[in-house]
Amino acid sequence: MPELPEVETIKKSLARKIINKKIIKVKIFNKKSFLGNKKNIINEKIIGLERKGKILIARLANNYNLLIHLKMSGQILCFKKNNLDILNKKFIRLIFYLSSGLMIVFNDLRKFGWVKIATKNESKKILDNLGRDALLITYEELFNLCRKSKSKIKIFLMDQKKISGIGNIYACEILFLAKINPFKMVNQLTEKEIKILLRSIKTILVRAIRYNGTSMKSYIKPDNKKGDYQKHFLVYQREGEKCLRCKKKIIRVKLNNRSTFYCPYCQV
DNA sequence: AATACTGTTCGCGA
DNA sequence: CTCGCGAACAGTAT
Repeated sequence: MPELPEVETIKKSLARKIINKKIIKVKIFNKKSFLGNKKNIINEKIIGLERKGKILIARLANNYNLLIHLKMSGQILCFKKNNLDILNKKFIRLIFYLSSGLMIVFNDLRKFGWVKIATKNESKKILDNLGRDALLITYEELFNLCRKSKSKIKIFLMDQKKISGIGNIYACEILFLAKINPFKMVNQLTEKEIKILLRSIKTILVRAIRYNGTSMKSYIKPDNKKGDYQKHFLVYQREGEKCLRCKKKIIRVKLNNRSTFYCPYCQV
């Protein structure tokens, strides 16, 4: 599931393979997956790979960047040339061919994801529109955001304009660890709760990165292997099971139409 | 067979 | 500005 830990895992895996390589060819199988003019990236060298929130950013030697958003079902896979056999070819939307012979495949069942060719200026605009990356946010920043917001804490955590990188799974996990009810209004959090919330954000995300992210349906690493965080869920998808702290039942409810798992006894 | 559900976010109307 | 909802799409589970 491409939330921050999955995108971070992909970034780490890709970096050593694509940095200092040139893009020599791009094949587009689904037009809507590729935004921009491919002429602007052909024969350009990739000089850096970064991430903000859930967006992956490949910096090129010229005035362009490649921005990638995997949305629900996007995958990035690496293959040595002509070694595509193990892949279900049905959902390939784009293929990038690198000077090393490596093929970078953009796979996306639901077609929500995209790769965007953006000038440095356009990239900056897009990235500035996102809130501070969840791994980098400070206590002061979080405190100020909390005092300004009138929404429920889970919606707040998933609002990419406020903090970037947290999606449905990790919002549930973070709030369980912080013992905060997902429906609690953000402006009612005490300073102590905000401190615990911050610590929980970092703990959960770091732990998920350590397990290479969560593989439920479609997320997979560029080497075609799965992440393992789903084996360590604290609360997500544990409806009806015992709370790891108080042994009462975990429940599932809808919050803005998203499944929300929590313990109604110890998350107050 | 029909319906609910899925990791995301954008645009719309209130 | 914020909030909730439907849409973008395609599959699996019930």
